[in-house]
Amino acid sequence: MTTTHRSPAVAATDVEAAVEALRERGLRVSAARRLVLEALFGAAGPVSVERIAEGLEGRLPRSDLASVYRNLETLEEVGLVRHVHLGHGPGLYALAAPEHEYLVCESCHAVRSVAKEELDGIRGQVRDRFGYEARFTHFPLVGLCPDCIDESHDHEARALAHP
Amino acid sequence: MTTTHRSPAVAATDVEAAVEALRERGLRVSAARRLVLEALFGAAGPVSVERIAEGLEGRLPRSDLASVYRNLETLEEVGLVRHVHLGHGPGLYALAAPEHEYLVCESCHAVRSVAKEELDGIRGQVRDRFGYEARFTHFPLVGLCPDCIDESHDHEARALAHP
DNA sequence: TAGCTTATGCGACCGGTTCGCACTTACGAC
DNA sequence: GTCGTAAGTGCGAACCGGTCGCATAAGCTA
Repeated sequence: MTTTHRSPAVAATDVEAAVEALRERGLRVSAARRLVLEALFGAAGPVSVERIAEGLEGRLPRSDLASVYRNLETLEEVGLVRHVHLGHGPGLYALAAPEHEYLVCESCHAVRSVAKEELDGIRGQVRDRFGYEARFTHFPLVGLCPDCIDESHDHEARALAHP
Repeated sequence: MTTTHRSPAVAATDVEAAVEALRERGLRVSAARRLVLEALFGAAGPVSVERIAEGLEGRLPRSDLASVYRNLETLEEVGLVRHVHLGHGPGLYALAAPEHEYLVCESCHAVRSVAKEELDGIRGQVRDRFGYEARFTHFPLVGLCPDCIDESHDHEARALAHP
């Protein structure tokens, strides 16, 4: 997962559109490559390489792990695919468009996916304060989710009650 | 680097203070453990396990990798140490107090370390919009730093000039 | 300083990812 | 259609960060 060249996201509405984008760039459309695309279109949100190689738990034919990695890499170069690091654990892959950003809870590890615009206010504040253009597409915004905040308050309360 | 139990940060101003904190908890102060502390106090900012094991490029005696991992783990349990994931690459370790938060550039990978309060405004906005309590201590806030923003503008300009 | 117990250091191992290489196959030319 | 060729595949080995098991060494307490 060496970060390869970043390309602008390519919007493909289905596998055939994605295949077309590949051909336009002179890339071949092999069975294995198609399978990766089918897995990505068939999955709801980011998927692990493992899950792609296993054909989404058997819904699709399984494929070779190394080939899946290589295909994801080229699909990423093309701009059809993007990978995310949602905390520890393996990297996950998703279609590049529509572009989502991610919030991850440090405690329960729940992932919340939000549209880019929803974070524009925060992005603006980061820009004003630090001059950085914040991106939560590749690495998420990490914190405690509302549920885990509540829970930690509960614990504090209990600790005070039974010291 | 399985996230172990989170303890409140323990402020130790030097190796001896840290050693004292260990003894208070009934932990032994072995040569190897001391060495890890010396490396952490001797380094400016977060260090890799590799660098600790190699005694900061030979300035200190080298130690066994597995022992360094185990010691960092126990030091983290005690609250003297914290680890950070600044992008791809191995996890890094630093003294837990003073607590810093991190901004990392997605393009040039430069790390900027800031005091917690500097991010309180942004934390407030994240809380208001999403109910999350943002933390940039363990995973950083990722984006494009000012330099890389400028550079990308330069590229755009050049692309327009020579299309 | 003896004894108990914690920590060490070594090698094996593990999960995620990449590499090398001989074999196959998609695709353009004919 | 078939052929030639470069691109892509699939397999195994290697790699890297990190962990584990276990016999040995060394802190600490009495």
